[in-house]
Amino acid sequence: MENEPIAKSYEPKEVEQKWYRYWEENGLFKPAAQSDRSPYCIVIPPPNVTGTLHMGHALNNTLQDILCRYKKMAGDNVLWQPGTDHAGIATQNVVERDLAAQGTDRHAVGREKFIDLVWEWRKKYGGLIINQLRRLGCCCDWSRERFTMDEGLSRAVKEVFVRLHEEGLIYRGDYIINWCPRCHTALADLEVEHQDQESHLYHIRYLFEDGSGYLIVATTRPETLLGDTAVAVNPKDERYTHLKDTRVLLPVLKKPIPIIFDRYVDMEFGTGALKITPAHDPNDFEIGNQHNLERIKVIDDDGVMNELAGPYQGMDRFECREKIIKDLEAEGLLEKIEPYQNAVGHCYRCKTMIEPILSKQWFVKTAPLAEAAADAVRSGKTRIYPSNWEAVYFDWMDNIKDWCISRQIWWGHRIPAWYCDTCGEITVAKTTPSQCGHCSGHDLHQETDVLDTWFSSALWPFSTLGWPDETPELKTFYPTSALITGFDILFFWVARMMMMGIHFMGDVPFRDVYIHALVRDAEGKKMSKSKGNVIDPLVVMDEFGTDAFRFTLAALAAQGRDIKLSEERILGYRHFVNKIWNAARFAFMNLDDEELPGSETVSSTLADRWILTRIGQVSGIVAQALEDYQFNEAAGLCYQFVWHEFCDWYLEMAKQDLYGEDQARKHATRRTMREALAASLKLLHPFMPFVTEEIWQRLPGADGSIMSAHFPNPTEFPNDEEALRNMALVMGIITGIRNIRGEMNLPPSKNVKAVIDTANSGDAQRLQKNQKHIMTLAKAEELDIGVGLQKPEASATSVFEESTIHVVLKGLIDFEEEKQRIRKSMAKIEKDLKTSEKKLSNPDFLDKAPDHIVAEVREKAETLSAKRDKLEQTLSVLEKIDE
RNA sequence: AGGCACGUAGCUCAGGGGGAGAGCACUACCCUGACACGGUAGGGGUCAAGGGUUCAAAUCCCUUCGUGCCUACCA
Repeated sequence: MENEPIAKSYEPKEVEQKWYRYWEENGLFKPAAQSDRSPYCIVIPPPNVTGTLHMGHALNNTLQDILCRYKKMAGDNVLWQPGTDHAGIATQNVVERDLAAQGTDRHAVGREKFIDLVWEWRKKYGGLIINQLRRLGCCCDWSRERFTMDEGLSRAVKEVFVRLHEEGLIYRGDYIINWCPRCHTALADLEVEHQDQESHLYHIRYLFEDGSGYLIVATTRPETLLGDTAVAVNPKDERYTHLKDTRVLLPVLKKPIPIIFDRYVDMEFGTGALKITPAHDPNDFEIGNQHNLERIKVIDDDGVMNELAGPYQGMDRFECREKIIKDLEAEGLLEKIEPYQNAVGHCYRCKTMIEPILSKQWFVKTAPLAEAAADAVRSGKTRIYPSNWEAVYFDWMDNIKDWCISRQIWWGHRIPAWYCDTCGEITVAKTTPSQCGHCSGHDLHQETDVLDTWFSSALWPFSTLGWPDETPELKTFYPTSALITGFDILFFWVARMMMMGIHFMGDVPFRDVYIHALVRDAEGKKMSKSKGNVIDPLVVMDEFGTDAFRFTLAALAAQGRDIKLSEERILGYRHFVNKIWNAARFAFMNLDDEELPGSETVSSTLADRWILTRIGQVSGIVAQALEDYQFNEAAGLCYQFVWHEFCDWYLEMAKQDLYGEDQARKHATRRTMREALAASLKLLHPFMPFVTEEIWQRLPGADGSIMSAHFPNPTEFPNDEEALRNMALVMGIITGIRNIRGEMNLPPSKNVKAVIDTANSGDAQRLQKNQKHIMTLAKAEELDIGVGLQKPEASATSVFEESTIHVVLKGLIDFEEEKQRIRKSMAKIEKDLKTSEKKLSNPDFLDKAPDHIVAEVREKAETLSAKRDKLEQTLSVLEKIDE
C-alpha cells in the first residue's frame, strides 16, 4: 500500500483549524452571485456583541450549519447571513462597569466620548463570539457579516421609524411604563421577568373626612399611597354604596381624596376597596384616566421618594415602605398584615425590581401589524415547527399591547426626532432637519432617547440583505428559507420580524420557523452561572472534538423536548467519530490511487449489492428527516447505518474478499468499499464537517472539498430487493450460530461445526454461495448446508425463519444447559404465538381488520408454530439422550 | 388564574392504533491482522394510575397523581 498509515485514533485539534481555514480561504461559504440553483437562506439569530458562546448558541448554530451544509450539498445556492446585534443595555452596562472601575461614569465622560468608548470596546471584544462560531464550524458567509449599528442597518432603522411615524404607527405619549431604576431606562413589557415571591398584604385604614370612621384598603405597596388620588370600590358592592360623594383622608399626608366607583374593582379581593395611584400602577392609571384623577409621581428615576412624598423624601422605596408601616402602626391606622404571594417584575438585564412609572415614551402601535403577522401563519405562508408553537404565537399576537421602543440610554440608534424650542412641535426625519417642520424655526434639538435593540433586530432579515436599497441579494434571498431559534425569543424577535417584514417587504421574512429546545444540564436544570452547572461548549470542543459535540447536539435534538446534556453522552459520540476514523483507516489500507470508481466491471457480491442498496435507502430517509427538521432521526440513522451496517457487516464481509486471491473480486470490493465510504462521509458531513473533510481529502480520487460534493441521492443507487432479502437470511444464520456460541459460552478461539437444514433448495443455494462468509463470521470450521439434513449428535439448535441451525458441540455441550436454552426460546415463541392465535380466533378481527394485517398475523402464526415444532423435536431428542 | 409539554429498561430518551426500541450503564466470553474509543452474545420494562372508544391502545379521549415550562395588571 502506497498510503502513509494514518493515526490509530482521530485527533481533532489540528484538523479542525486546518479545514476551517481552507473552506474560508477557498470561498466555500459564499453563495454564487448569479445562479439558477434554488436559493436557500438562513439569517443567523444575531448574538449579542457582549456574548460568549454558550450551549444555546452551540445548539442553535449547529442546527443551522447542518441545514446549510446539507442544502449546499443537495445543490442549493446557500447564504447563511451572519452578524451580531448591539445589545443596547447589556453593552452599555459592560462599558459603564469599566468606567466605574476607573472611578468615573458616563455622565462625567459625556455622551459622544462614551459612544466612542463603546465602539472601541466592540472593536476589541466584539469579535469573540464570531470566532467561537468559527470554532464550531459554522459555514456563515463572513464576508457579509453585519452589525445592527452598521451604517447600512442604521439607515434601515431610520427609514422604518420615519415611515411608521408617517403612517401613525409610531407615537409619543405619557403612559405607565416599566422603569428599571438601576439601568435608568424604560423597558418593554416583554423585558420584564415576573417572579413569584413571598410578600405581605397590608390592610390600612383610610379615615373618613368627616371623622365618622374608616374604610380598610389592602395593598402590597404601602409606599405608593403617598401618590394615591382616590379609593375605588365596585358600584355593586353594597358595603360601600352609602359612601357616594364622600371622601377619605390619605393616611400620613392627611390629604382628602374621593371615593370613586368602578366596575374594575374585585369585590371578593381583600376588603373590596382599592387605592388608586395613577402614576405608579398601570391599572390605576387606566382608572385614573376614566375618572380624571390627578397623577402624582412620588418615586423618582432612582427609585427614591421625591419631594411629593413629604416626610419620606430622599428615602429609597424599600426603606420608605418600612418606615411608613411603622408610622401607620403608630397612628393606629394599620389594621393587619397578611402573608401574601405575588409576582413582581424584575429587569431582564440586571434583575432589579421594576418600578411602574408614569413617563413620556415612544411607542409602536402594534395591533395592525400583529394582525397581518398572525394571518401569515394562519394561512401557512410561514410555518412554525413544531406546530404547537403556533398556538403560543397566536395567543401573543392576539393579545398584543403597544410596544415601548424608547430607551433612556446612549448606546443605540438615536431616535430621529427633533424638538422645536420655538413651537414645541416634533419633526421626524431621516436626516438632521435644518428647520422645524411646523414653524420653520431653527432652534431644534434631537431626542436623546435611543431605540430598543429589538427594533433594529426586527429588520434583520431584510436590513442585512441591503434594504432599503433593492439589492440583488434581497431579490434572491428574501423571503429567507428558514429561521432556527429558541422559543425564548419567539415574541421578542420572531414575532417582531414577522410584523416588520410583512409591513415593509410585503412578504413574510421566512418560510419556516423551527423552534428548538433548551439545553439543560444532566439533571434537567436550566444552565446558569449562578447555579454553577454550565457546561462550556469551548471546553467540550477541546476535550471531545467539535464533531463529537455537534453530533451529540443533533442526536439529542428531538422536536419539542429539552436536551439534557451530559459529558457521558458526548463521550459516546466521540467513540463514534473514532469508529468512522478507523473504518476509513481500514479502507485506506486496502485502497490505492489507481483504483478510481467505474474503472472496471465485475459481477458484484451480495454484500456489495446490499450495502449500495442500503445507502440509497438511508440517504433518502436522512434527507427527508433534515427537510422536516428531524435532526435526531437523521443523526440516529446515520449512526446506526455507519456503525452497525457498514462497519459491522459490510467491512467484515469485505475483508474476506480483500484478503482473498480472486483479483477481480478484490477489485470490485475495493470499488464498492470506496463508494460506500465516500457516501457515508457525505451523509455525515453536515453533522461532522471536520473529520469527514479530513478523511475525504485522503480518499483516492476525491476531488475538492467534501462541502462541494453532492449529497447521496437514492436514484444513484441500486434498489436491489433480492440482495436485501438474501442478506437478511445470511445475517440471520450467522447470528443464530453466534447466539448458540454465546449462550453455550464458547470462546471465539474454539471452532465449531454447523449444519443448516433449510426448507427449500433455493435457500440452500443462497446460503452456499455465502458459505465462506458464514464460516468466517460465525467461526465455523465446517459447514453443511442442505435440505433435510439430520440433526447431528450432541448439538445445539436454533431456528431462523424456515431454516434450522445445528451447532455440533461434541464434548462441549451440557445437555441440561441446552435444554434450558431451548425451553426459554420456546417460551418466548409460545407467548407470541398465543397473541397471534387469539387474534385469529376472534371473528371480529377477521371481519374488521384490514386484509393485509390479517394476512400478516396469519403468516406470523405459521412461522412461529413451525419454529416451535422444530424446537420441540430437538427437545425430545435431547430428552431421550438424557435417559 | 389560564395555557402548553412531559411521566416508556438502572440512567438519558426515540416511537405514537396492529408483535415493546436505541444509546449509555450492567453481565459473560474475547487484545481475531481498522478500531479495547473495539468485537460477540446476554439480562432488564403492568409504556405513571384509573376509566372510556376500538376487532385491536404504550399510542386516541376523559379523570387523577406527579414533573417542568410559558403567559397574566387582581390590589
